Amino acid sequence: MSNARRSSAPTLEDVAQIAGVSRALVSLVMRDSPRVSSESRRRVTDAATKLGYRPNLMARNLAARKTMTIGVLLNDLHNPWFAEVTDGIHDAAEGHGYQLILASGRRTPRLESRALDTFLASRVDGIIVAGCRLPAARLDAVATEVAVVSVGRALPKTSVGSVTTDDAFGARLAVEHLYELGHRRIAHIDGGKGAGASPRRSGYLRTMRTLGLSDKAQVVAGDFTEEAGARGAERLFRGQVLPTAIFTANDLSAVGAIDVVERRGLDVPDDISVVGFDNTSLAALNHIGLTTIDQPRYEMGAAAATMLIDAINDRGALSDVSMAPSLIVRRTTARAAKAQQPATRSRQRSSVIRAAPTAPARSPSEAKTS
Amino acid sequence: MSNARRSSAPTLEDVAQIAGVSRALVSLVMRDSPRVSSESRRRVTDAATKLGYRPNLMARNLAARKTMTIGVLLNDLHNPWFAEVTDGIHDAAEGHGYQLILASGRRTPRLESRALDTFLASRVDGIIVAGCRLPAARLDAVATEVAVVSVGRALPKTSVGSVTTDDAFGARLAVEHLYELGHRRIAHIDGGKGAGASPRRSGYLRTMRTLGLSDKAQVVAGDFTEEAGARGAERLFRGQVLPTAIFTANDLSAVGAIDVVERRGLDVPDDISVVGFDNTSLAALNHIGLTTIDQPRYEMGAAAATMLIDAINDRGALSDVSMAPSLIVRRTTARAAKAQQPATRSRQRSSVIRAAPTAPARSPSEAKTS
DNA sequence: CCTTCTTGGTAGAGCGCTCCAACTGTAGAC
DNA sequence: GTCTACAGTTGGAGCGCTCTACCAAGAAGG
Repeated sequence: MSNARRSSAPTLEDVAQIAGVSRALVSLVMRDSPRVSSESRRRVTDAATKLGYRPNLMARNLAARKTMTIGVLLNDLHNPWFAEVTDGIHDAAEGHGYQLILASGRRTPRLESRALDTFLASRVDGIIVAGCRLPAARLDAVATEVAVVSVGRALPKTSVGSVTTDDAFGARLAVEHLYELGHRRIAHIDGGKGAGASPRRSGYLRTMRTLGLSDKAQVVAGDFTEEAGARGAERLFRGQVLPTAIFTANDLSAVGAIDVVERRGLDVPDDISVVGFDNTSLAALNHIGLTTIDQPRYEMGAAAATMLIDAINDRGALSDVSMAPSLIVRRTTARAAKAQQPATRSRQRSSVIRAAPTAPARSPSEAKTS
Repeated sequence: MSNARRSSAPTLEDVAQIAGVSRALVSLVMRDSPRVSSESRRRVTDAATKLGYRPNLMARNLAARKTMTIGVLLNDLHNPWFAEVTDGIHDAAEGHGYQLILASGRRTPRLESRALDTFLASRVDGIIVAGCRLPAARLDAVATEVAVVSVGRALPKTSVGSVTTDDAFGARLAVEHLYELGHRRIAHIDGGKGAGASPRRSGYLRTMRTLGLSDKAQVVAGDFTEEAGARGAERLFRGQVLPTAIFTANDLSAVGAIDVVERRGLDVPDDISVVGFDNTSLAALNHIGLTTIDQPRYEMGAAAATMLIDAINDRGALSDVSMAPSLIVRRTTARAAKAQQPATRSRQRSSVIRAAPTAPARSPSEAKTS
């Protein structure tokens, strides 16, 4: 681990000197200006590589009065949801010549807020906040200084643009899928105060009503965790009549619920069908094979970046966009059993062989990273 | 989404003017210098808040010739392993007054390389690469310009410092755990060319030898994916004698292997025990309850950051640190069955009630984020 | 009374780049 | 041969800050 670090990096000046040209010319070459003769270009690039010259971004951005970077605030690195959104942002930004600087809020408002301050101090050209929990007023204040787009959370009555999933529609897809399989008693384990929980719940309730199943609707409280999914299922088991299907607010809760159902000696999906929400990598595991609702995360990120960049360049205004989720059928849903309340038996869901899961409309992110 | 964005941010000069002091004094106040009278301090802060002044980081860093930021290159945002490492880096850096700027390599060497270039162009004070797959020579070249620490991968014969887990020791913990449970025929599904795969494999082989089980050692090829785990297990089933335990190179492979074992009508852990590696959130899911080897990810990140910052401030040299993993016992391991090759039966692992999993030496990261 | 500190403050020279106005030289138009 | 056009190049004025002197004025010391 020797320390042979260079004392001070070479500058434009140094390059200009050994190339025998002016500083301005070197600057033009570094920025690929067409108004440079090939002869000078060669001399400059030769000098630059010889010195190991690397333009100083701070100086460049300071002088140019723009940074060509957009700050991305991720609420929680632990949640893969953000990774896919970031992929979408990344690709869209890159296509327009913008760089990303990422920051993690670590689910802590204080850190989220500080990250925004850093972005502003760094004079980023725009900001995308993903899953940000900060008060709308705070975000709106930031939006007076620089363009801001929120993904995963709508911010009506602010200057912040947004890209979200139509959670209510996703819930409808889930319920209708179960309905078509013959289920009528469909329960919902919700996500409490989490982002998107409320529209998913109301989407569920509305769809049940539309299908004439209002009397069979049943919502139990949860909070997006595995544990909450398990608790919710336990509560359902304590009722007089067991539902034949459970729609949970997210995948993690679904896994918790499945666990309880199987511990109780019932089979998923033969006795009880389960539908999750989010289509996380968890859902795709063979061992789990969860039927779920997919959000177009990659597209959401890309749309957010595109909207932001358009706004930065005065090519469009910020707006509120809602994207359609889709149903991914795997192995946790099946036709409702003819006989209700089946006898306790024990079979392994994972040993049931089914047709390959249909996966409509895969996102570019998945296609690319597969 | 109105566009009421400020045209141009206020500068030091503006603040100085309305506070009636010099630019230098404002600069001192902004940096909390003690050599300022409380009267002037008040006037300056008043003027600053009135104008909504926010120091320009680029200008500051350019003038100060240091940035107090460290660049963190994450190989893959999709993998939660990086999130915990980042948490450790974050906390350690914050304690020393350093800021983080994150970049995602998206498993693509080209992007990783570009991110490093951006860090260098931004003149970060130091760089941490996590799970970076770039050639050692490339990283060593970067290390001539700025201090670099690698986490998760050792880079001997370079100027890059490193913090890694003792993978061989982890493998030994896994094998010894199985040995103590009475297992002798212990197979290993490896991780191919992935980072850490090779020491895990050799640790397995060495421990088997130490325990006098060389003749029973069996390694099948994998690559850290669920699918590879499943394929590996299939191959084991094709052998004449089935192992009573499988140690896989990571958790994902373990899940794939468990899936196959259960499809074959055998029970985990009653017929075959399985141990994973990494202790990802996947392993902790109740539905899975995987016995695995935990890496002190948070501490690794913190150690990397501390080492880096010490090096930046000439308070220490970069070195290669290896940290000890630990065994997390959950529900996929059990005493080896007396009778070998049990009859095919079908029972649900998740319905077997066991004692609460022992979880030795939890890391701060988990304690905090639980 | 003058010298020496100390405290609080300031002027001005950069940091490494971009951008603009202006300049040079050569080619084509008339 | 002069005029215009234009490609190629340049000097210099910033961008918004920090930092190194250095200065003024009052306190302390002789």
